[in-house]
Amino acid sequence: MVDETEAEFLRRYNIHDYDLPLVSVDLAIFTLRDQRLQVLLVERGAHPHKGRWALPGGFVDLKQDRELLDTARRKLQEKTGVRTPHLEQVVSVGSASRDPRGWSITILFMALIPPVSLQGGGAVDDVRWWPFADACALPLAFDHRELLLQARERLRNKTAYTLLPIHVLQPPFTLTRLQQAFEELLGEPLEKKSFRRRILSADVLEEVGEDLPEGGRGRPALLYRLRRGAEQHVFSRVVLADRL
Amino acid sequence: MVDETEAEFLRRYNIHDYDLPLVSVDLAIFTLRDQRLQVLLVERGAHPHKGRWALPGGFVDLKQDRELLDTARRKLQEKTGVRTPHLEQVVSVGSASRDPRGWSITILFMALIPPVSLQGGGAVDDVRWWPFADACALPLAFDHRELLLQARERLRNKTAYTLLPIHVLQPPFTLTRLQQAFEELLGEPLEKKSFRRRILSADVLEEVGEDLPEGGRGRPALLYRLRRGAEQHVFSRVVLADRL
DNA sequence: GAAATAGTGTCTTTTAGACAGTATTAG
DNA sequence: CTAATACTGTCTAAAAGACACTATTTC
Repeated sequence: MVDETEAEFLRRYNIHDYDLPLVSVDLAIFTLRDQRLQVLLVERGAHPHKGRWALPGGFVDLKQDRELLDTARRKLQEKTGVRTPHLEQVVSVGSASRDPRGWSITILFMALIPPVSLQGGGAVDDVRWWPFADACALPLAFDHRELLLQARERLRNKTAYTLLPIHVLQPPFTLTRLQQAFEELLGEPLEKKSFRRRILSADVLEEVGEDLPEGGRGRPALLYRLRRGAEQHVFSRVVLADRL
Repeated sequence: MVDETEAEFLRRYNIHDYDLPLVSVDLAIFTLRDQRLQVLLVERGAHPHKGRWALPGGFVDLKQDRELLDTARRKLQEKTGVRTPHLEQVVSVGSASRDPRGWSITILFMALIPPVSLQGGGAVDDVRWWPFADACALPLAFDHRELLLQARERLRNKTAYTLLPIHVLQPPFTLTRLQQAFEELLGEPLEKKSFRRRILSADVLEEVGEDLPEGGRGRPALLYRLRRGAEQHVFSRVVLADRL
């Protein structure tokens, strides 16, 4: 054993000799519907916490998933049908107490998608969009309320210095719509002129025509979409620096 | 089974019925020694990748650790003896291929500590500080080179809008020392006046006397330490906005 | 005095905040 | 015309960049 090779070591190695934590991936999937931030929840059809609303998620499938992001993408597509969203890792939380089945870890992801209607295809689980505040007021499963709040926090923070809110809109969009999305995700109103100057001078949007406003009344607005490669744009100053 | 209670479900539930990934916690422990960013590595004394240098880390101990942060704190104290460092989660990485023992996940933490000499107490493993660039040039175990680079990236980013570099200094320190720490972690020189204005006007430091410079020659410098509660200070503007 | 290090004065540049103004549409 | 919505002009304020300047020490 002293001079054992790595191959010999691996032949002897049995993963079942060790106590391992449970590992799941959970998703906070956000969108903007009716001008409000909404989050996708599923009603659990199985124990534990059967009947409670929870973030969509599940265990890593060691056969099917090659990496963590695959698990997240798979779950997102199962629930929403969306394939190319904004999807980013938020944090991992693990403790002996968060799941009654034992020591458990979850890797939390956050997804931003344009509003889609849900194809009720889900087997046992009931799935629906909840306005963010309503979701927080529910008695969520596990520690999903804290997870949801952490994702919300990340969303607010990054809204202050990136273009994240663009991903909850269906392009093309007007600058007014975009500003409303930023305001809803920040939870604060923004100055119109400052907002437009900031976005336009960053040169991250492409003009793609114009359109009358919703009500049919008023001056037509220019339509935009995100310029290719501009997803990663980072502003060097934060908006609303004193109010956040 | 249809109307099984949660208690009944949990009685039947056996964690060993499922395939679970391996879960480890790894640490990128940074400090500043001889004005250079250095990182702590251990030479692996066991398979796999025996003999290679690696980030310190290990498996979550389901008996001993109540949460992920406990595992990170335990590993940090084992290697450095440091108890109250800056310690933050960076990212989790998981895939089927990153560890020859099987599907494996690591939760990467980053620690910043003042320079300490290592009590060679480590059992089999050899432990030492490496200048960052040298560490990157080594053939590290597993995907630890990528992990190290991700931690470095986080460190550089946060140096541009927080006080992170303060944690690699032994207080009290002069503003010149602090600026050198910022510069080393950013990899870029900073303007003296801008730096001092930024730090002093944020009101995050406490004056605690003064001292002659290292060489004994030159005007004495004021000494500072971090004001209580100021660890979390966030600047609303990023430094070197155009060069990063 | 010179050399070395600490610290300041002040002008410019960038970009956000405020807010009143003009432009273009439907009816 | 009015109402509604889109968009602009322009002043102020805050903070970073640049860089020359002064201050205090040892020798």
